[in-house]
Order: sequence, then C-alpha cells, then structure tokens
Amino acid sequence: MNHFADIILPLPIPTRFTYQVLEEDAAVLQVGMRVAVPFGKRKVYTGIVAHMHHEAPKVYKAKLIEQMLDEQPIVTAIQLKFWKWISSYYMCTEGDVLKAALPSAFLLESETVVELNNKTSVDEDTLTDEEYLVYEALQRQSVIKIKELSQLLGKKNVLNLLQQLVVKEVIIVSQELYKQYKPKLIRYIKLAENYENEKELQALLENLSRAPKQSSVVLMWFSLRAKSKKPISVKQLSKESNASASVIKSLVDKEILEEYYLQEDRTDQQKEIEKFQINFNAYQKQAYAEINEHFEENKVTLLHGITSSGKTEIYIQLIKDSIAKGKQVLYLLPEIALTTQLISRLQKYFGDDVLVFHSKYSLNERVEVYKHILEETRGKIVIGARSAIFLPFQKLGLIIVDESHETTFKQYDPAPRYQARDASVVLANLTKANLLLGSATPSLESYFNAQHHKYGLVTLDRRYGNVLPPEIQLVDIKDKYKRKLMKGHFSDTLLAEMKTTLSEGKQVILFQNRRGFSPILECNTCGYSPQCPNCDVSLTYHKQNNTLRCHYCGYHMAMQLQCIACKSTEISTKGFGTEQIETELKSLFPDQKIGRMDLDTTRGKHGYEKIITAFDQQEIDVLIGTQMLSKGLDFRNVDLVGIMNADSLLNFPDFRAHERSFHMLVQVAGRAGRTQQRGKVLIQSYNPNHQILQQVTTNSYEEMYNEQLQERHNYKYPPLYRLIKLTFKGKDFNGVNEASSWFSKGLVQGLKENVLGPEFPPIARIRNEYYKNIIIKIPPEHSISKTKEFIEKVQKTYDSIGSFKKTRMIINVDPY
DNA sequence: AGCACGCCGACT
DNA sequence: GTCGGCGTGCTC
Repeated sequence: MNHFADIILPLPIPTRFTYQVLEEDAAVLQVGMRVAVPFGKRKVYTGIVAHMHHEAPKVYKAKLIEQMLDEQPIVTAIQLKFWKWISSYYMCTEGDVLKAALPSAFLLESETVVELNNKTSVDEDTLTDEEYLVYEALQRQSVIKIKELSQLLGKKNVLNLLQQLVVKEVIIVSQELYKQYKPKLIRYIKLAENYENEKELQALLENLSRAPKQSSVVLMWFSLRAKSKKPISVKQLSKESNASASVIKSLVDKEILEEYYLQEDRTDQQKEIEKFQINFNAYQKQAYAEINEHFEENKVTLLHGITSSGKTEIYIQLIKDSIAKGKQVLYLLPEIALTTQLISRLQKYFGDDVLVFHSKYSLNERVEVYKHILEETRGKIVIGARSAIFLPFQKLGLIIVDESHETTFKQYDPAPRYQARDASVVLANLTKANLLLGSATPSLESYFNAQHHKYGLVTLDRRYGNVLPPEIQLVDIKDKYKRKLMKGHFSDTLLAEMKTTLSEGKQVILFQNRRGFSPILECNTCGYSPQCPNCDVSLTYHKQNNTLRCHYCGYHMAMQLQCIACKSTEISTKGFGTEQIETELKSLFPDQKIGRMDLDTTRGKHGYEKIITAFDQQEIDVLIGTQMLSKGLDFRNVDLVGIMNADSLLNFPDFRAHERSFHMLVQVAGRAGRTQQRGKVLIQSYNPNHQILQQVTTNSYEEMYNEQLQERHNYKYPPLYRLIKLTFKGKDFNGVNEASSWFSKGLVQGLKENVLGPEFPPIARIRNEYYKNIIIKIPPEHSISKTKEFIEKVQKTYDSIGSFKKTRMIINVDPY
C-alpha cells in the first residue's frame, strides 16, 4: 500500500504539502515528527508531519521524504490542533505558526555549499579573475556557503559564475543540511590511568620537580579531588591552581592528564529550595475559595486584585495544588517583567521544578526547555513570555496569565499575530486546564467577559497587611508655569516632596513615557526641524552621544549646530524625554545618585537586572524610567512616585489611549509605598480635570470601565465590536494607494459600512516603505468566521492581480 | 518565502 | 550581440 504524509513547512504558503512515505518508513513515521523534504528544485526544508494517509494526490506526483529527523514525535496532537486554531483565527498560514512555535534550532534548512572537484586537475589559466578568486578561496577553506561567496566577490548573483565553474569541473555544488542545536559541552580533566598506582605517581612528581607550575597543577587536581567526587573542569582547575591554559595543555600533551567532555544542561540552576507555608489573610482565603469554585465549573477566571493585594501568594498556592495533582503549570508574564524578582521568588519555593522561557534565551537554551517539557523530565512550572504557549505540554493543569491587561501579550510582527491571553483560553480548553487571568487593572475585554458571566470574577481590593493605598495628588502644571513655579519640568510641589522623601532616606521613582533627550529640534528662525530621510518622523535628540536619531529605522546623524534649512544658529528643543529629566535632576539634586531605565540603558541580557538590583540595594536614590517601570516590580523602599507629564499618554491617537493611560498610571502609582508607610504619587498634567486622571486618583476602576465602555459602544470599538486591520505596505506610493483602494472596494460589497479607510497611519512612511490601513469592524451580531471567509475571498482575487504583487498585505486580527 | 524562468536596458 | 536587472509564477 502507498503511504503519504501531509507536511507543514515553515513557509507562508497556505497549504500543506503531500509527500510519499516509503513502505519501510511508514511503520516508524508518526504524526508530529520532523522530516527533511525536498522542496522546489534545490531546497530542503524541515517540516512537521501533520497527517498520514493513503490517498495519492491526483494532479501531481508526490516526492519522497528525504529523511526522518526524529524517533519520537516532537509536536503533540494537541499542539497541532492549537496551531490550526491559531492559523485560522489569526488568518495566517500553519507554516507561520510552526515558525513561531518551534525553537528555530529545530528547523534545519539546507544551504547550498561549494566544494572543490578533486577528481579533475584544474588549469588555472582557463579561469577568469572571479573564478580564480573562488578557486583560491577553496584552497584555504574546503567548503564555502553561497552567502559567503557573494560577500567575498562583492556581488549578489554568484549562481551564474558557479554554473560556469561546475561546467569546467572545478567545483561541485551540493546541499548541506546543517544542524543548529549543539549540546553545551564542558571540558573536564582527569589523571591519566597509568598514574593511578602509587609508584608511578611518585615517579611522576619527581619528574615534574623541574616544572613547578605543572606539578602544582597536578597537586591541585588531587586536592580538588579529595574535596569532592564531582568531575573537575578545566576552568575550575585553571582558576584554583592559578595556572594558564597552556600549562594544562602541556600536561595533556605529555599524557599525564586527560581531557574529556560532559554535556551540561543549560537550564540547571541548582538553587536551594525553601520549605514554605502560605499564610492567607481573610480576603485572600476568600478569593482563593472563589477561584476554586469557578475552576470547578471549568470557567476562565479573572482575578481583579489591586497592587500589593497578595495576588502572587494565591498564584503560588494554586501552583502548589496543581503540582500536587501531578499536572504542569504555565505562568505567562509580559516579556518585560520576566527578568525580575518573581522568578527568583518562585525558584525559592519550587527550585528545579521551575523553568523559564523567553526570547532573550539563546536558541540552544530554548531547545532544552522544549525537550524537558516534552519528555516531562523537568519543568513542572514554566514561567514564560507569550511564546511559551507553544511549548509541548502533555498534562497542563493550570495557566496563569499575570498582568493580563498588558498589550505585549499581542504579537505584532511577524505573523502569527496572536494574542497570548486569548489563545490561552483555547489552549486551556484543549488541554482541559484551568485558566486564571490576573490584573490590578483588567483590560476592558476581560472585564466585559466577566460582567457577561463568560468568565468568573474574583476581586481582591485590600492591600496585603492593610497597607493604605498610596495618596495620589494631581499637579496642574499649566497653572504652575503661569505662576513661574516650575524648575525645568519639575513643579515646586514635586520638588518639595522629593526633598522630603530623600531626606528620610527613601527612594523616588520618576516616570516619563518617552526616551531620548527631547524629541524635536526646531529652528527658531524658519521653523524647520530635521526629518528622518527614510521615515515620516522628526529626528529625536539624544544627548548621550550627541546625535539625532530616528526611533523607527535607527537612522542617526550628528547633532546640528545650525539649521539645515536656513543656517540659523537659533535652535531650540521641544518636548522632553527621560534623558533630559536625568540632566535636570543632576543639577537640582547634585548629591543624589540618579539612575535611568529605558530602552537605551537596558540593552543586553542582564540590562534590566543590573539597574533593578542597583535600585533595590539602594545604590540609586532616584530612578527615572519609561513604561518599563510599571511592570510588576516590587521595591520596598519607594515612597514617592512622580509622573512628569500625564498628557502625552492621554493624547495618544488611539481608541485605547484612555484605557491604557489608566492601566499605566495605576500600575506606576502602585510602585509607591508597598510597606507600612503610606506612599505618595504626584501626577503632573496640563489638564488635571481629565476624567481618566480623576478616576486614577480615586481608584475608580468601575467608573472608568463604564465610561470607556460607553465610548466604545458609541464609536463601535471592542469589546463590543471586533476589529480586523489590513495593512498595505510597499516601496511604491501609488502601488500602495491603488492596491488598498481596490481591496477596500471589494470588501465594501460584502461588509458595507463596516469597512473604514484606506487611510494613512500617523506615520505613513517607515524605512522608505509606505503604509495604508483598512479597518474592518465586525458588529456583535455578525459572524466573525463568515467575515474572515469573505476577506479571504477578496484576498484570493487580489492575489491574482499581477500589478498588486509589489504591495504586501498584512492581516491583523484583534489589533492593539 | 525562495528560486527559476523570462523579458528588457547598459555594456563589450 | 551578451550580462544582469527584476517582474511573475510555482513549490507536493
């Protein structure tokens, strides 16, 4: 009987591909395994077996699977179902999901490599200059990749040249599958076997008496050996004996010492576990019981608990319960919050059962985490960012989505543009796990679902240990400017509070939602401000390296001393960012240590941690930061939080701007006074009467919710209406216009007034590409899947029109 | 997404 | 006349 397998390939092509399976392979091959398959004329891709059957394809001859790459499936049946759901809900291909779901080290890809054809001798005179270059390079290096060759020759198209060389029988071209995952090997040292007996050893030490360095290394090896039975690594030996690598090397060369390698698990932490007992207060006890009631009914539950109300203790208890039942736990957090205290706290309780998974981990680390979960060797608890929902859980019992209002749970680019919080609901369904969404300020969507009894709702509105919520005060800076009470961007009120707080030895956090020094440089004579040549934005001034930078494409130029347009030297700055606050602060408080936390200061794997630790240990008195500060950080000694300017948040051109401002302000305010003393929050604004600011001061989530929901209702926005955004993008301005207009006309035929645009976004050009958006609003009574089907129908016609090829269309379901 | 095939301008 | 530019279409 003939066997066939439908394969998902990591490509943005909407179909699966059918390959033939050899009779002898059919018994071993299973759904969920990786296979290497030939694709097109020369490529080989890694794909996943999604389905096996006996129906030969009718219109083409299926190719054979080249190689099976696994002995056991690495993708579970549940994952395949989940991928299918993601691809259909978020309107992308299964290949897109595959790429996001598997650590890229799992996906070997073929690469064309060039080797010398050793069978024939080469007459160098028959070669052109470029051909000779390739030939010469191959003398030095036995295999060369195509990419390296095009770099070497400094041109794009090297295939023709290689073709010539193949004809001349100088080289052979082949496909190399390269394996990306490498286990981490540690080099260890042991004494060569023949020195094990006493006599030989004596002779050896005498022998080495004229090489004191070497003999001390050997002695050190013995003393380390005596201390513990653990293998001794080269690194350790070199450090302890203070000997260089060359000393050890010469001992190895003399065959006195032997090297050997052991594989190390990158996920090892080796932390001590603490015995713990959770002591709930009455409110937590109540909330815990309510959550379990909802879980009994298999309901998704929203935990609305204000900052410092002790949500984490409840999570920990639920995790403990779940593990006791032999289940796995997934704890999702926004990316930013991941490097913080929470992980070490959980590790303290659960030790090696905790695995961490997020994008700053290396490819190899991610493979190891994936395998641990698949094989259930480790990782009963996984803490991860949104992509952790793709891990191969076999028996998931509980998913916690912490800070669930965070918009970073939505992937923006590339596809799949999924919302991890929403996808979790489906994942929980597929795995029969319970799902808890936690937040101090739930998103309107989640709260809406809770109000309509789709989700269970549990509220915690008391701070743990009865700490009072911080006192929030609004400062009218319009009035302060009028009365000349401002020093730079600081009002007298804020300065006075800062002085008091600092004199008490407490710390201060200042929040400014904009990095850089001051966004815009403007000429006082002609009004010109320098623009990015690739994007439709003004350049931002960064004082640190005295440059003007574009935050969209990374373009930068030296700071100009005179106006580029009129040569005037009268240049002033408009607006302000974290850097400028830092500068002002340094002159206002010369004796205090000031730290800054934004994208520019937190680059690298340990960027955040360094600053957070420094602040935690009170090496920094005043910390200035962007929105990063609002993410689940817990500082004990902060008494004052200052928001430099709330207006820039509120005036953002987006229907969620008000909701988002509320989240952010409440979250930032929550950083103040987390211990006994009551904290204080000062919000500077030109418009202190704004309803959102009033609601923040009085902590009126309900009021905010009702008011915002009314607005969403009036203007037809989520959670009542659903949105799908189509983005058209291309280098040709007219092409983008024509393509988007055509598409919009096509949509209007079926969706009528629910199609908006096409319209240019606020920044219509980025990296020399033009953008135009169409928004589709889906009324509550309409079917979402029917609407998507219709969009796909229009898209099919669109794709068949050649002149639209140069414009790319991106679909974003539930955009943020 | 790649990559090959195919059609037009700037060079020997 | 060829080389190499990129527009078009296919990949099991």
